[in-house]
Amino acid sequence: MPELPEVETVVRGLRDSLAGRRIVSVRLGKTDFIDDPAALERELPGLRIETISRRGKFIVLGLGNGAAVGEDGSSDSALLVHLGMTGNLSPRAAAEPLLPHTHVQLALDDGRELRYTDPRRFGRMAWLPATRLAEFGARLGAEPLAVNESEFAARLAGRRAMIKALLLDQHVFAGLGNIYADESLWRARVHPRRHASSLKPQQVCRLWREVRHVLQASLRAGGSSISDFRNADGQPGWYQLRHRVYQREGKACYRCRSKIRRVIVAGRSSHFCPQCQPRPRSR
DNA sequence: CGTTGAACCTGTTTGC
DNA sequence: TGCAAACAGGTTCAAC
Repeated sequence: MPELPEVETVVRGLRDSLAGRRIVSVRLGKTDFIDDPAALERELPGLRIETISRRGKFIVLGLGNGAAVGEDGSSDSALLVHLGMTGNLSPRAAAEPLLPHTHVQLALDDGRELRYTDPRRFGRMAWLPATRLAEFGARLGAEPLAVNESEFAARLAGRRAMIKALLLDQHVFAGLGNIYADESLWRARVHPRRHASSLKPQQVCRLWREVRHVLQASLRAGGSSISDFRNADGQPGWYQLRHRVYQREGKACYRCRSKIRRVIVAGRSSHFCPQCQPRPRSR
């Protein structure tokens, strides 16, 4: 579920209600998706949530002791939350009954709890001290909405891998996932199996524009809700109503009425129009 | 480097 | 109806 637009939607929803709140206590259920569960229990109580931001598909809760806040806005430490496929992070009244698969409860100083639920537990959670924060950011690729055209092209230059694989690779661009990769490629008329190095500069430029277009349009829609994505307020997004190829196998292309096809590329279902997105010459 | 397949989990949908 | 297979927004690792 959660790619850049969904994660950003969650972050924006959390920002107002969470900023300035202090974590009072930590309660953990299943912990196999947490890097170091003991560190959460040891470090989080007493810390204040100072910032709520996003890096790639990670939610970053910037934490501090509330006393001496760094002037530069940097935090003493951070709690990273990756929603995986089915993760959900939202504040609830402490009295509210727990939803199934609730694995983390962070009690806040205003009587609420920040709860993390995740049926499949493909998500991740980790507490990082400031010293490890920089390396975390450095390991991730560029923010697709922050790169300009030439930076975008530079990231693909000299890469012989299939374009779909590179769009999904979080070390290249951080935040794109299966939905928005397919939607961007359809808009740019590029076949998912095209090798990046075979794309003409004009096609790379087009792809850069369409990636931005799709992400921004989805952001305005509050993301895509395929089955279970909900923002921090429990509301679904509606960008799924705008999908042009994703999960539209066998249906008519919005441009040329050809039947949308689905193939596996980079191990993931990939939807494309065989007419609008001609397959590469050979391999 | 690049590609594939499996693994990690649970839930829902599809097909025989 | 019932059961098995396929599939799902993600990442990581081993093997070739």
